[in-house]
Amino acid sequence: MPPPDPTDADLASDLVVHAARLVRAVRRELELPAGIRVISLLDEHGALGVTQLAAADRCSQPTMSALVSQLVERGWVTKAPNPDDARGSVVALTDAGGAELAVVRRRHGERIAALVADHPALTTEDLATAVAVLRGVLEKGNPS
Amino acid sequence: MPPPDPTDADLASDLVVHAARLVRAVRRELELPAGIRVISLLDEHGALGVTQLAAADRCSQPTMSALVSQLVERGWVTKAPNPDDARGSVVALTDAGGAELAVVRRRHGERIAALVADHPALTTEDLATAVAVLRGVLEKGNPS
DNA sequence: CGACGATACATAGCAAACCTATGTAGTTCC
DNA sequence: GGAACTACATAGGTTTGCTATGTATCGTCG
Repeated sequence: MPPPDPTDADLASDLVVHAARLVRAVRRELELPAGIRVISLLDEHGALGVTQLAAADRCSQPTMSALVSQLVERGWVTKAPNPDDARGSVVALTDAGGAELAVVRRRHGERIAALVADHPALTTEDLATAVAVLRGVLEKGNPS
Repeated sequence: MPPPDPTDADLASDLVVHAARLVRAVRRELELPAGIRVISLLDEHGALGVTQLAAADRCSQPTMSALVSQLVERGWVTKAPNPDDARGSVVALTDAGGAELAVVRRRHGERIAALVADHPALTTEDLATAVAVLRGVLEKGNPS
């Protein structure tokens, strides 16, 4: 008999390995700076504090601090003190940041979408499913 | 009216960002050494040369050289000269490497599969679809 | 057969992305 | 008003990965 159907566990580990491969492939050929994830978060959720951003991006707080600093320097986000809590900050997307996000999205979109379109067996719905799976896996343990 | 359906391009760029997020989340909480990708490749395709591995993993040849060296040190792969071509090598998985792969697979599988199972809207089929999408996107421009 | 270009790898040097540990200022709660 | 907690910054180090370049082998062609 042929090998048995892959279990969820098999699929899950393949998911991770292939995701890692994809990320590196994209970084090589299209560039995927870490800051994009942050900008993407701000675009999706609106202004947030550094710690909230770190939680949402699943990285450590110091990492997010550094990322935000870089983004501020580039003018893609602003960091203001939180008026309700002097410890905290409020990081917000600037117009320039939004524009940059649009540019990167388009670059990635064009390239990846072309590959998917090229693949007879892959539909837009499949792509949506893949994103939903990733999103679902990520949102766990991350009660926003 | 609500926002329009996301285009392929939107989905594709979300795919990349979320994949990056997933990879980092997994690296933080479960550990995902770079060598796993190589072992996984060898398990799937059998013994290969360094350059072939680099192409399959979508990384540079020097990166793969370094990865293979590490794996040899750990005893997870062997590197022998290619009898048909004195320039080349043949990298093969050892039993220990296969065992390690199984361990990591199980760790990842358990954790991720649990998250998916927890998610009412995600089925095993969805997971399979997600893997197929990633695989499809990756195999392009990489005629093995 | 000998030179020349291509191929397979290795080495060197460097940059990006992260993390842990720790310090500091502000908040909360008794 | 002091202890415990929270938000963020800084320091230092690791992993991952790339480009540039060198070396040995292969293939080919005159």
